[in-house]
Amino acid sequence: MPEHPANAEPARADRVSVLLPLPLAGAYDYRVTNGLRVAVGDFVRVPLGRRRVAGVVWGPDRADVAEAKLKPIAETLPVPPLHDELRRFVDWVANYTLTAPGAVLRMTMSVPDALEPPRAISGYEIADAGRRALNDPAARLTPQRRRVLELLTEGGAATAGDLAQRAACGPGVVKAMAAAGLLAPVALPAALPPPAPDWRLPGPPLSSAQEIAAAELIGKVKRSGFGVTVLDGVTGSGKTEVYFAAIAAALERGRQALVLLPEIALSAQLLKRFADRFGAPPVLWHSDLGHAQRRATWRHVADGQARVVVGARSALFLPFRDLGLIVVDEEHDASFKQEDGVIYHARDMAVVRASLAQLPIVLVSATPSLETMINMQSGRYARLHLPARHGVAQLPEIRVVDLRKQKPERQRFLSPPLVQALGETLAAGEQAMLFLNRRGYAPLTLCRECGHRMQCPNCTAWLIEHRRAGGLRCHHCGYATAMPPACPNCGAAGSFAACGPGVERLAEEAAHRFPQARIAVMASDTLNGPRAMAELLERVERREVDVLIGTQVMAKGHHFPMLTLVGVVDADLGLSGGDLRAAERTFQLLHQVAGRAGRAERPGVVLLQTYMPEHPVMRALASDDRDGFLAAEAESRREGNWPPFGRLAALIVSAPDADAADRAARVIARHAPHVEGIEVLGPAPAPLAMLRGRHRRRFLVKAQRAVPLQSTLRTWLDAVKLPAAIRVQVDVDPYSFL
DNA sequence: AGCACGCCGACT
DNA sequence: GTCGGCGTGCTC
Repeated sequence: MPEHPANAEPARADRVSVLLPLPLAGAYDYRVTNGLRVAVGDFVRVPLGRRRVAGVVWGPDRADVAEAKLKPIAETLPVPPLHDELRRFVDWVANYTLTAPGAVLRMTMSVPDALEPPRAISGYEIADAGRRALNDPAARLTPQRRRVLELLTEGGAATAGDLAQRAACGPGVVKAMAAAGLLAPVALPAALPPPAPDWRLPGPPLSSAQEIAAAELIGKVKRSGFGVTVLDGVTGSGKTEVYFAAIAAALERGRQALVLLPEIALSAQLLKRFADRFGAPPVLWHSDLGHAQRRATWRHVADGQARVVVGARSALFLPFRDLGLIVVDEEHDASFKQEDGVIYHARDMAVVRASLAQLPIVLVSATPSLETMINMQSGRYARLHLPARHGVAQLPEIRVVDLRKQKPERQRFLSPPLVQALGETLAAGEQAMLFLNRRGYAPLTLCRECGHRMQCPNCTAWLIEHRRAGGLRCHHCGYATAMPPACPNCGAAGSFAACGPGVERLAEEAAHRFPQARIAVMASDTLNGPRAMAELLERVERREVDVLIGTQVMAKGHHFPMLTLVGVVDADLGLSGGDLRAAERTFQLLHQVAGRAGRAERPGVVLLQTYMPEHPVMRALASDDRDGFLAAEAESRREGNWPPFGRLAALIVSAPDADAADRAARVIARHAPHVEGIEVLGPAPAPLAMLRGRHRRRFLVKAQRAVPLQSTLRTWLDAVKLPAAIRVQVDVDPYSFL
């Protein structure tokens, strides 16, 4: 029996409302024909227009549509019903983000196939004739046929494809054997359940601080009410083992656990540690799972056989049968914010889900977000602090390099102190890392004759030169073109100049400086998926790479014992632009990058190249004063009533042409609310005034905490009639200011 | 999200 | 003369 009864009240009325995974305004009513048993939360298939669509019984009928219009529910689907907790979560998220509830439900129903009854996969087992043939020399079996039969005497049954692969023969061999009666067709059970992690296995010995923190979390899991706990500790302080202990406690109680990670890239090392700790890997959930994998995982989450799910933000909407714990690792990471479709912040929504389901949730970070910091200080979130372990280096020494005084050579980007440090590191046989958050060769290409800048035809953005892949690319829309032979503006040939560095150009400079060094580049576009990433990391670990040059994909939790120098090539890069969180984010990112140096007994050094050595971010990094930095940051936000003290929403109005966008923005502006405590800024061209061929205008809505922001926005936008070509996106709690 | 209905260009 | 482009509108 599950701890939570699936659903309390069965709806036995002859009309119910059904929510469909479509961006409709709300649930639709359907008739329940006699004989059909339907309860709230059940997955059903219903007619819609001339299609049939799967949806979820959402509650009693809304009775806002004529009886004659109602169609009957076609069937119920053989899937565990959606819990009350998850239905309320879907409604809550829809209401908060101002999106259609069906659009939110779609994230839960992201694997339509999983709702179909599991197909029995047909396979083969050994037939009596086959068994006789194995022992009968007169049967004169070919080696292939013998291998197939031998496989089946051990393994029971398998699919034709699987057999052919394992016996190293063609699929025709298996078919022919079946036709000859040596094999008998048999129905195989669908996907095998994932192996269960064993909570009884002893974990590694914990430090006393870890022990205390783990005991605290275990207590919360056992009591099983809502509560947010922040696990705050530097890299290497053992946060992971502490939340593993909480996961073990959830497993012991027979409940499931969910670990949210910013990017699955981070998981390679985490998965290994998990498997070492629990004797089985966790179940993975991320965007590039294969179809069959996805389907199987969804079902195993729903039926409770997937015990621990490690996933990216979308895993938050999975239909767990009995969730007992949520962990959000790297809670400060900006990639938890989903920026298209339903716009939501997975960390914040995870807290909401935990609250609705009455679960403990753990937020984990070495550099907690300001939001989380403030919630800790106000006592809403409990804090567990892990000091650095003895013998483990804390942050390495961080030196600021003032680029105004220590200029790199013309057309170069490494300052003399960084070049010198690189030389010393290489001479000592140690490894170095150069961090630059810019893909490609050069961020800007301009014509030396006329000054023309190569720009994306679809976006307000420069085209980035990529030498490795060749040509110019837009990093916003994916537009790609060959480097033109002559300037499209003045026709001058060979007049292009590359301006500024990308990681490819840095690699060129490093190779020029240190011709004997083995250099590797690591950026999202130089790696083909997680495999390539793991391979490169292994090469670095085996010390086949001397200098690793990369973007932020390189910043996350990889331990390289021989890495003793980190050079941050442009520490100022994230600070420009009007982003509210620019300073906070830059601090978090650079802190994380700096943490890559000197992880073992060797001390590490970090050089930060900057034009702003007095900037609070640089000072805080150099003096390792995280809390002082956050306190100052909090003060300036409090003064301006910016988040997390005030609230913010962005409206992005977009249209295929600029005039239409302007007209629509003016119409929306005319209806702007005049409400005490709400300030509407704009319209103004959005920071990316054109994106993927659409012209964008932006409003910022700044509200005091107590003001009902969502209902104000809803009233406002409902009052505006706009042509169909106009799109209005609402981003509540915007993080990106693009 | 689909899928139809509905008005303007190049083909069997 | 039709086939078909995708703009707009509806689906209980």
